Amino acid sequence: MSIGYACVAVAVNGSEMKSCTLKNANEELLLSLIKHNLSALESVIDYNVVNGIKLFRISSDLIPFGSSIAADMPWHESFSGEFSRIGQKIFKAGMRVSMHPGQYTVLNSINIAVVERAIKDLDYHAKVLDALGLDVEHKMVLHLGGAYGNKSLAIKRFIAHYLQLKPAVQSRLVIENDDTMFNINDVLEASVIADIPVVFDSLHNAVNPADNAASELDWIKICATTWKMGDGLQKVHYSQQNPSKKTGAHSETIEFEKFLEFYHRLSGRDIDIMLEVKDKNISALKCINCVSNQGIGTLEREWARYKYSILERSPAEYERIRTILTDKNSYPALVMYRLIEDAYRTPINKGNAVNAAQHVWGYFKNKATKFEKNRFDQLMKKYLSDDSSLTSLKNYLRRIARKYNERYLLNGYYFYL
DNA sequence: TGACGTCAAGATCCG
DNA sequence: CGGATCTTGACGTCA
Repeated sequence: MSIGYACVAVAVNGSEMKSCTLKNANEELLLSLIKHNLSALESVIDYNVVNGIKLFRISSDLIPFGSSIAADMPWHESFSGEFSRIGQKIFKAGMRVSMHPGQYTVLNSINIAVVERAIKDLDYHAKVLDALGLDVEHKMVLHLGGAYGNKSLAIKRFIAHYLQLKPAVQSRLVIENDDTMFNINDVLEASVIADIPVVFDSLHNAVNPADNAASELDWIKICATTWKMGDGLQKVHYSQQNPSKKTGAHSETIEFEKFLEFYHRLSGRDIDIMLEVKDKNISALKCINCVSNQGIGTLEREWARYKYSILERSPAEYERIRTILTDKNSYPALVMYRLIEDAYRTPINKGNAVNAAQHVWGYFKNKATKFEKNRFDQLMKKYLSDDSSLTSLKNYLRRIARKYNERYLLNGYYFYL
């Protein structure tokens, strides 16, 4: 059982992908972007290894225009060294990666040109996983596509087009229920005919349930039968509804108590759980730390990343977390995350924000130049008199943290949450 | 024709 | 000039 996150790592240095617009794209620029993105991917993989995260979705942005203008470029050979080094790190760590072409990759379209592009896109995604030298347990997740007014015909067309895919693509492809069209029962229908493993998505199922109402666990049990030898562990997607956004929108963070209810309902089934959530790796670590004892040291390291972000919201909870972590023989993960989640529900007030910013400034007090000191004082004054935002103040602190390479701050969540 | 989702690039505004 | 804050891009379907 592994818990993981998708595509982007929050507060991980050097992990940002780069891209360009189609009109600016040329071979030279694309090659430099790919080089950068592979280095960004490696940073994320390194971060995952260090932090014990064993499930990760690689962003489709790795190769900009990978299924169109870069499709025929020899990036696979040009960067074979980088690919195999990263692939080795993934393999050695026992990490499982995946890719997920988005909602615009429509294999069952009634438009042949769209289908051809979808096939090229799937080729591209498989080529990345192949280049990393990873076996077919490292999957690509796809939705069935559009309904075009007739779902059962749409499913038939999906299967017909699936059968045209290369074996190397077919063997990696798994299918997922979506939030508007194809519910889990529809996806299983396609799965049974074409023998494709099914990823059960919990939020999509809640938002777009099948007619024959089965429980979440029932669907997960049925989906389990679609994962065959060589496919690796069954995978599910788990996310929570963002209460202030429209139906199906992912939450900012995973509320661990709701997650634990879901997790315990699985009653020990060996399933990989991909979280889909805005705060990405932060929620993944939270869930990992809550389902089993990772040692007090892991909680301390995580607390070190949270602390100024919590201080900014609630000095009271900041103190309480410090206190509960003093007992080195305990593992107070649930209490700590309860307090953290409570703090994030507290709106930021000016007094606390200023207090936290001053704590952060403390790292530079003695090394900052006169000019930097003045600038900080000026931004602080302006924030206090409502002439400038907290974001400006924090962005400035981040710039200074980068200049002096203050790793402790740069690896923390203060600048990001 | 716009909304949907995503996230960085690109454009524009401001001091 | 540099930073902050919008707007656009690239994809396909559906109302």
